[in-house]
Amino acid sequence: MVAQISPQSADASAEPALGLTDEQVNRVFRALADATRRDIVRRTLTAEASISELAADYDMSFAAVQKHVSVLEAADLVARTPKGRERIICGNPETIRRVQELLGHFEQIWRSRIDRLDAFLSERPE
Amino acid sequence: MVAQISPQSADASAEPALGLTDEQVNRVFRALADATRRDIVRRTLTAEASISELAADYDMSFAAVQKHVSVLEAADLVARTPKGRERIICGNPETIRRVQELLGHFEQIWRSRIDRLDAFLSERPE
DNA sequence: TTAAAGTACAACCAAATGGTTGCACAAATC
DNA sequence: GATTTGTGCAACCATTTGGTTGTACTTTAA
Repeated sequence: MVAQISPQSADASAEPALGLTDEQVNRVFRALADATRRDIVRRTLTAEASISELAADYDMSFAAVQKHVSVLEAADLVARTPKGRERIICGNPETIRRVQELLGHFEQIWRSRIDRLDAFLSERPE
Repeated sequence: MVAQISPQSADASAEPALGLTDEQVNRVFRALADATRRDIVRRTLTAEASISELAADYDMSFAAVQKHVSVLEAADLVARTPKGRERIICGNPETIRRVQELLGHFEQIWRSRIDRLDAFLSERPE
């Protein structure tokens, strides 16, 4: 067994991928793995809202929603800006775009495999 | 506080989104929130491999890798097919594509907001 | 100036996660 | 037939997660 520090693609140590740290990518996917949090992202992408406005629509405590927002903020999927006594939450489309792009790379990896297979097959017509 | 059964977009109960259940989406994002698992997806998207082949490259027990594969399989990011005494793992590009598409919807939501804002601004030139 | 609204944060808890070891079993090899 | 190889699975453990309640602080409103 080869002890492998970084389980990432074998090229480099801590790869930036698309400017996103390995840990950042973890945080983003983790944050998106919850329906309430996805809903918050959707809502705050459409129109900014305060935490209590958000909390009013979910069947859980204010503190719980507050925690969800914190998770989203840590993942940079959402920004929290003070405005008087409330905190305005608004979604960050840039992070969404980056993750989408990252998944695009996966598809590309797969596609290149198919291309290699095609090339191999066309080399030997029968 | 309005008790809300589904925290999803307010339109329907259990929305199919892109054919993916809410729980399925949870599973997929959760599965992708781990560098080792992302690496396994990449590898098996490039070329299929047995579990022990995979396990040889990570600094953890066979059972741990086995568990990671199970998580990926439950998320339909990977398929496990028996072949003799070994299980061949290969990545599923279709699920990747679906999640990518789902994120595309998020971007679209944001874009439509900007469009509405633009329309609003052009209505009142000053 | 008091009260209410909005937030922050700590303490606590049950359940899930991510790892381990150990054992059982089927398939390939000697 | 005996052994090794590849797998599945259970039991266990530490840590994280996702929720709760309670308390305190700041800003707005009465």
